[in-house]
Amino acid sequence: MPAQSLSQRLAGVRRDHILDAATRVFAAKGFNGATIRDVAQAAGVADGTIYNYFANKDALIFGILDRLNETERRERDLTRPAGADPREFVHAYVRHRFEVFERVGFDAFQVLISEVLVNPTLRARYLRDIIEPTFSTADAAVATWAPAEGEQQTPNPRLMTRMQAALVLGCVVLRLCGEPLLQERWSEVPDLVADMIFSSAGAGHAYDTTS
Amino acid sequence: MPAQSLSQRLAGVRRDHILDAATRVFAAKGFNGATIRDVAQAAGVADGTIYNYFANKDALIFGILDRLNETERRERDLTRPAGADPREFVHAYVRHRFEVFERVGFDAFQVLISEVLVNPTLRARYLRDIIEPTFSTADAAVATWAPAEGEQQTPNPRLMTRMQAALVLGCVVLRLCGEPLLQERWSEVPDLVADMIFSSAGAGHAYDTTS
Amino acid sequence: MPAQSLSQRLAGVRRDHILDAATRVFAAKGFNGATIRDVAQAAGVADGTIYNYFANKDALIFGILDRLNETERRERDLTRPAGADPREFVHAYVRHRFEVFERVGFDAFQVLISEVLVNPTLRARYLRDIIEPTFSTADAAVATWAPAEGEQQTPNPRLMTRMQAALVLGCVVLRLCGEPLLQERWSEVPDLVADMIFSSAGAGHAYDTTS
Amino acid sequence: MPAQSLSQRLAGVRRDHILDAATRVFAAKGFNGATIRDVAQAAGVADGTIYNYFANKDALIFGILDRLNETERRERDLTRPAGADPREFVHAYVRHRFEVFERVGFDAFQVLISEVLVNPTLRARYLRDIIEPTFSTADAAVATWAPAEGEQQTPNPRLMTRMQAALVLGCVVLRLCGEPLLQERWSEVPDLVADMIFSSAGAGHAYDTTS
DNA sequence: TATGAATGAGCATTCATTCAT
DNA sequence: CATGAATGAATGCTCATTCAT
Repeated sequence: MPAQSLSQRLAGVRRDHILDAATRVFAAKGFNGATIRDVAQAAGVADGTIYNYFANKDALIFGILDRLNETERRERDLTRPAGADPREFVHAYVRHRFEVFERVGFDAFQVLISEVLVNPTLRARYLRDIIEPTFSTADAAVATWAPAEGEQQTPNPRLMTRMQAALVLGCVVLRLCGEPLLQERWSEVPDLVADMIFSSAGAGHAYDTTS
Repeated sequence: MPAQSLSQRLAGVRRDHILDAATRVFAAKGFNGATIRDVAQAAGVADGTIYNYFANKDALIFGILDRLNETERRERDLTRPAGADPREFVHAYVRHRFEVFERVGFDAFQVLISEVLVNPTLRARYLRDIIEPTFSTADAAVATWAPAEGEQQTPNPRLMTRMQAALVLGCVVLRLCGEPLLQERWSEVPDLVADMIFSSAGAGHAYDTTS
Repeated sequence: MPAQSLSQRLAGVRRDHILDAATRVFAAKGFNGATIRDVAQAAGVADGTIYNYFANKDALIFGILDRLNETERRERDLTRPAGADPREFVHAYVRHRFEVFERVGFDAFQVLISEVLVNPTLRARYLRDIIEPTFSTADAAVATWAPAEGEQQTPNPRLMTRMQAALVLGCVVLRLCGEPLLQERWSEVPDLVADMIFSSAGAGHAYDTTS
Repeated sequence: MPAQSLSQRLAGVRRDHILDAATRVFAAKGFNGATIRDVAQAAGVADGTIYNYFANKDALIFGILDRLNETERRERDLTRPAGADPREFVHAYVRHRFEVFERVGFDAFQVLISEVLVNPTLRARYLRDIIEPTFSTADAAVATWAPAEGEQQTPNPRLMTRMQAALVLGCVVLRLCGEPLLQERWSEVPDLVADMIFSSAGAGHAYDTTS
C-alpha cells in the first residue's frame, strides 16, 4: 500500500543482488581479500555501479548485517510464547535460532563475525542489533519460569543468558572453524544445545548452594 | 644442556618482542588494518628487522598461534589427574582453560579467531593445534566417568564434547564482541561454564530418552 | 572491416604511447634503474594506469620486443626478390635492415639487448622472433646464389649466415657502446657491412681449401 | 721484487676470489638480479666482508672490467708482429682475441656487455680500456699492409677496423643470446671471422670503385 | 679484519574510489 | 543510472650499506 515506485523496487532488488554477491565473495576470500571488482563481477555489474547503491566497501558489510538483523527481527516476531512448558519453549526457540543461520547462510556469519572482531563500528552494531535483542528475548522468557518447588531462582539469570547465547555462537564459530563432526551432525546440534540450556537453567543455583 | 648461544637467546627474545607488538597492534587495528610499519614501530625496530625473524606478514599470525599452542600444551601437561570427583575435575579443568586465556591475553584470541575465519591455512592449523587437542583431553576425561547408577552413558559423548568446547569458545567470542556483562563479571564465568558442562553431562541422554 | 571500436583504438594508442615512454626511459636509466613512476611520468599518466595496459614491469619489455618484431616482420615482407644480382640483393637487404634500426630507434635495441643478456625468457623470445627469422631470410637468399664458375659452394653456409648477422648486431652494439666513429659515420655503415658480407661469401671456402 | 707483504697478497687473493664469485653470480642472475648476499655466499664470506674489498656493488663490476682489461693487456703484449704474411697475422690475431674470451669466461662478458649498455660510467671505461686499445692494435697492423699491386688502399681503414671489431663483438653477443649453432661450432668461428676480416680488407675499396 | 644483524630508503603493485561518457 | 578507465595513495617487501662485536 505505501506504493513503492517501480524504480524503487528495482533498486531494492539490485541492492539485494549485490549484497548476495558480496556475501558469497566475502565468505570465500574474506572481506579484505575480496576486491570491489570481485563483488562487481560476481554480481554481474560494473565496479562503479556498486557505488550507486553503497557508499563504500564498508557499507557492504553493514548491509549484510542489516539484512541479518531484518531476518532475525522477523524471526523474533514469530517466536511468540510458544507454550507453557519451559522445555518445549527452549527447544522451539533454539531450533528457531538455528533456522535463521540456515536461512541466512553460514557465509554471512563467517564474514560478519570475522569482521566484527576487527571493526569497532560494526562490532557496536552487531552487539546492538543481534546480540542484545537475543538476550532480551531470552531474559524475558526465563523470567516467566517459576522455579520448581523447593528450588530457588538461579542467582545469575542474566549471566546465564549470556552463556546460553555464547553456546549458540560458539557452535557456529566452531563449525565455521571447520570442525568436522559439527558439520557432519549439524542437524542434531539444536536439540543438544536446547538440552544444555534447559538442564543448566538451575545449574548456577546448584553450584552456588554447594559453595 | 642449555646449549643455546647468546645470539640464539637474543634472537628468541627479539622474536618474542616482535610477536608481542604484533599481537597488540593486530588486536587494535586488525590484521589487515595494521601495517608492518605499525608493528615495527610498536616493537621499536626497523621495518626490515621484522623480516629477519618472520618470512612475511602472515608468518606473524602463525607465530602468534604457535605461542598460544605452546602455552596450551604446557597447560595440558599440568592438567593431569585433577581428582576422582568428576565435578571437581570439570571445574578445575575449565578454570585452567580460562587461565590460559588470561595468560596469553585476549588480544591474541581476537586476532586469531578473526583471521581463522578468513585464512584457510591458519584455520587448519588452529583446528589441529588448539581445538582438536582440547577435544582429545576432554573426550578422554569424559570416557572415565562411570554413569551414575541407573543412568546410561550419554549417547552423544563426542558431540557433547564439541559443544562444551563451543561454550568456552563462545564465551570468549562474545566477550571479544564487547558484551559488557561478560567483561564485567568475567571472573564468575569459569565456574558457571563448568556447571553448565557438568550438568549437561547427562543432557544428551535425558533428551534422547524423552524423544 | 576495420571493426575496431573507438575504445579499442584509443586503448591501442595509449598502449603505444606508454611503450614509447618506456623505451625512452629504459634507454636513459636502464630497465632496472627506471621506476614505473618514471615511465608513468614520461607518459603523462598515473602509475596505476600502466597496469591497465601491461601486467607488470616485465611486460613493458616484452611489449617493446613485440613492436620491434612487428616492424621487422613488415620489413621482411617488403624485402622480397630484390633483384637477380647477388651484390645488389645483399646491399639492398642490409640497407633495409639498417633502416629498421633507424625507424624503431636505437633506444629500443639498447634496452632489449641489455636485458636479453639477463632475462632468459626475453632471450628466448628475442632469439625466436628477431634473430632466427633473420637467419631464415638470409639462408634462403644465399641458397639461391649459384657459385661462380670454378668455385665451390661455401662449405659453411649456415655458420656464415650467423656471422653475417653477428656483424650487423655487432655494429649496433658497438655504436650503443658509444663508439664515436661509428656514430659519426653511421650512414656509411650499411654499405660497408654489405660489402663485407658479400666479399666473404666465399671466404669460408677459401679458407677451407687453404687449410 | 717490489716485495708485496703477505697480508697484501692474501688480500689480493681474497679480492680475486670475491670477483670470481661475483662474475659467476652476476652471469647467472644479472647484475641487478643478484644481491650482495648472493655474491657473499658464493664466495663463502659474510656480506660485510665484501665491503672491505669493494666500495660498493658497482665496484664489483668495475673490478670485473679491470681484470678483463688486465688480461687483454697481457694478451696484446704477447701479440707481437706475428709474421709478415697479413693473412697469417690476421688469423693469429683473431685467434688470440677469441682465446681471451675463453680464458676470461663468457660469464664476464655477459655481465659486462649487459651492464655497459646501461651504466654510462662503465660504458666509458669499457670503451677506453677494451674497445679502443683493440682498434689501436688493429689500425696499426692494417697500416703496415701494403696494398697489393694495382690496388688502392682501402679508403675507410678506420671504419673498417670498427666493423671488424664489431664482427668479433657480434659473434660473442650472438652466442650469449643463446644462438645454438654458434655455441655448438664455436671452435670454427675464429678462423671464419679471420677470413671475413681478411677478405674484406679490400672490400671497402672494391665497393667504392664500383660506385 | 670478519661478521651478520639492523637499518630504512625505495619500489612494484594493488585497489577503493571517482567521473566523463 | 550504468560503465570501466584513470587515479594515486598506500603497503609489503627487498637489499645495499653500516657498524658494534
